Amino acid sequence: MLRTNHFFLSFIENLHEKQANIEELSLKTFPKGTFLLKQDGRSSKVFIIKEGITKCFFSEENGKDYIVEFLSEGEILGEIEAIRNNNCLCSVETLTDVEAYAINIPFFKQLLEKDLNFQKLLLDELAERLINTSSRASSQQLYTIEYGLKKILELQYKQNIVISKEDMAAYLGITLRSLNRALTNLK
Amino acid sequence: MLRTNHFFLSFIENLHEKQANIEELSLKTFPKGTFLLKQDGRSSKVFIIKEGITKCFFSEENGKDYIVEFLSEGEILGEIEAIRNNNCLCSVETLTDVEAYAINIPFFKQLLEKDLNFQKLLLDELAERLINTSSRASSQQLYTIEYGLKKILELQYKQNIVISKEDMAAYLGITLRSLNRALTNLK
DNA sequence: TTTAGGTTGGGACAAATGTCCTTTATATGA
DNA sequence: TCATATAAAGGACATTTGTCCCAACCTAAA
Repeated sequence: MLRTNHFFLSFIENLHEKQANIEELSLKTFPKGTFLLKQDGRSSKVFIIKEGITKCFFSEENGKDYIVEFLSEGEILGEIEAIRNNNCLCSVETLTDVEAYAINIPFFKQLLEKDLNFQKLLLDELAERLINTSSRASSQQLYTIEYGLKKILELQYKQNIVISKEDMAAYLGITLRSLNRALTNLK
Repeated sequence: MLRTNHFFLSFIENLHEKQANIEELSLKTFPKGTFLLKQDGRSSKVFIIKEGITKCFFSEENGKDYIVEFLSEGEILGEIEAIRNNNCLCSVETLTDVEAYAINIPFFKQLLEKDLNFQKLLLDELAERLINTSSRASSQQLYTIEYGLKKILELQYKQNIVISKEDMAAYLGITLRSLNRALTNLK
């Protein structure tokens, strides 16, 4: 739900210490509300989050949003676009101030070619995302709202974070009205 | 929707010609209705389909099924489980008679370590699956049934295949009754 | 031919969800 | 302080979807 990947984070921190060329790899800060990736736009960087929370979401043509994941420490962004040379699949917006490593795409591709360890990390990460995405799609389709709602409430409690009602609804793929109904039902 | 990957297929066909050890890699046939993977079960093989159609689906505890994808020529199965050493995430059942290459997991892992080309193919495949899975989750949540229904009808027409109503409903994450209603609405 | 099982199609009602709108809080800047 | 915008909560109604049925149809085995 709130995804993190500390293997990635320590990998990139190590690399950042050694790598002096800030054209290729640099640590940047982004205020809350920044779009790191814009759906259908062209991205020139791959990001790995050092600190903060982002949401990764689709904006559909009917004006509704669907949040795929909340990404936090150590999560990678824009890797799919880099691998497949595509425009951005969805948008990624910062929900808090965010510090992230920005990696040039050619440098990212070099890493993939040369560093077996990095490849493995990435393969592992994509596999985990597939597991999350597909099992969530299944349970969202086949269960009532409350099932997913409980999970997102737990998350906020455990991690001590606050997600706006609108974002919660977008994560569940429902309207605000339905979210409110489900919330009163839980009490 | 009906996924194929001809790069994988020619890769594995090449390898199969060279590789004499049938313990590691062999071509097998499975009659319609065979479970190549069983949800929560342990798998000892990774498969690459040579011919035929399979469905990859979750069985939820409430008795409902959700079909993630229909996999056909060149698609790989069980790779996520092999990469992450997990039990099977979902089941894969053959919808027609199927011919598939069965790869021993240790041999699969060796391939991943040694063959840069294979790694790239797999990374590309996982990336594409993420694109499909997440964008489908989004549109299924945010649009009416008819949107997805039209696509699955097109598929059957173009590919000249027949999917049972039950499977169509499971793919759309709805009940048979709702599927029938949507079908009459389309006329 | 008959039977049994599976697939398909749809009626009737209940439950869930969306749409539209209003009201109440809670900020935040003028 | 006031005004204004924004988030949150929920009423009323329409629409969608699910549940529980039953009937028609087809196919394969007896």
